[in-house]
Amino acid sequence: VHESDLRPLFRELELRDELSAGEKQAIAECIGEGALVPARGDIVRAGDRPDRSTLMLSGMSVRYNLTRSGSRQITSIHIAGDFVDLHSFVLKQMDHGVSALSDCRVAYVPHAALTRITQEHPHLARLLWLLTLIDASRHRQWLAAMGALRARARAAHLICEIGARMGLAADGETLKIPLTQVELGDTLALSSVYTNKVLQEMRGMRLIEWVGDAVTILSWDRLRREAQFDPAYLHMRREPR
Amino acid sequence: VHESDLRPLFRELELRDELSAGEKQAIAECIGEGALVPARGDIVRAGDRPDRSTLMLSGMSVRYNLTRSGSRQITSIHIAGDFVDLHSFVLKQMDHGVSALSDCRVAYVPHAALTRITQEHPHLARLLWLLTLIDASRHRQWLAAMGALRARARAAHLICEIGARMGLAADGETLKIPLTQVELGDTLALSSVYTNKVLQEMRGMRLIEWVGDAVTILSWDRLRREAQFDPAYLHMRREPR
DNA sequence: CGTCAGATTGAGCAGCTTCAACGTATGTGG
DNA sequence: CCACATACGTTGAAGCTGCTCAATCTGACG
Repeated sequence: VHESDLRPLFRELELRDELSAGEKQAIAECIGEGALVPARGDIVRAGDRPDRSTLMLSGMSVRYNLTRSGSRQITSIHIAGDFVDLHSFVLKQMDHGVSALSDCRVAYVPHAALTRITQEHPHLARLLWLLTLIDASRHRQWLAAMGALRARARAAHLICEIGARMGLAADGETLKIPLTQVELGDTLALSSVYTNKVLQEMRGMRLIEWVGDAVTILSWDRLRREAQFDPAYLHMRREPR
Repeated sequence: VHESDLRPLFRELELRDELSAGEKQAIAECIGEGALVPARGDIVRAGDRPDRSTLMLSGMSVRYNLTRSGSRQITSIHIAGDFVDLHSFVLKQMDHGVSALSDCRVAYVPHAALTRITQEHPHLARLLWLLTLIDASRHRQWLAAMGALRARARAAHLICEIGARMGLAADGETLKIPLTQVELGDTLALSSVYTNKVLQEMRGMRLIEWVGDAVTILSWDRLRREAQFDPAYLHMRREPR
């Protein structure tokens, strides 16, 4: 694990508060071994009791809950800089799984190291807490989107969120979203058939292009309006926490 | 605010980990003034930047996200012992509102006192973190329920969750859920008309009775099966955190 | 007694699902 | 090099789930 691999995490944190050199140092010292997870591979499984948390260094992964009837609901999408299972530090037992969408590089942070942070770096501990609180805020927003928005608007909302988190802003830019239509359906709570129909509509409206894993936003303005997207829930505001 | 008012919070925490006498003391010292919020009153509003968090002492309240189009999605239901906005301590700005369903007694905990806890009581700080992580876990479960379950099963799931959190287990027991059918619809993402139809069905199946705010579970067994309810996501397990 | 919030009912329709089939690219073993 | 398998995307048709609109009912309360 190289120093520069921590840049996405530092960026996530520095979008929300200042980070002292000592705190960066403390984070760097926490990072344990790294690993490669191939596309479609498991990162953690529901029921696991990990003794470390997993930081995404590159690639994309999803959190999902399975139901007894076999359906899968994706509850979160993770990019570089995200801890996928920071909550296992306190919850102990995973109540859901995480799997890689693309080839992912990850780094493991032993829970023992996190305990030390909560003891010696209260402010940094609050920033880790913050990361999990933003997860929860995103969950609430997804719930609201599920309840209030029709299929196309939900799809637009998801793309807006991913774009906003990756820092995209200009029309015509392309981002990689390695979701199949089945997986997109599992995220939006739609059948794959209807997901396909929705994507066709969005193409027809010249909102987006989506070829393979390359998604091009043709008009942020219209996409945001379609999704009623307001990024406040991402809490990307630098202030003392 | 009387000592005994803290019992629901202590119960919540002691369901999940041991709490030392010193930690209980530290919590008690945090509690600031109390207040009464009448039914239908606001507890916090979206956009607020509170300098304290609100602990429910009695009554029931809901968290909700509003959308631009005017619809309301209830994302969480709170009972005695819940912090309704503990996350505002770290998030600073509320991204949603909380309002009282019934008359509620609440107590305020200044954020300054919480800062002291994160500095002086790392274990207690982790337990507060835990409470917010369980919120997130419930959000994920609701997302999964929204995606996978039909209306009646979602309603059953909600009742199971509230019953489980209140410690109910025996058939024929009655709990108070002061939700109107409109509010229940805002929770389950259903129209009030269809919510009514679903309740009638559940009455017809002899799963529940629901008169005013009095909900009687006639058969936990069938209700749980209907909802595919598995309480693991509530993390009610006592272990070192 | 009138008013109002909440519950209930019916009818018609839209959004989304399921099933089933087919298309297309990529990879694999013979 | 071809035959085949596999994963993903696309299309059409039929039907269910839940929505909207609109009216009526009920009980509580001033």
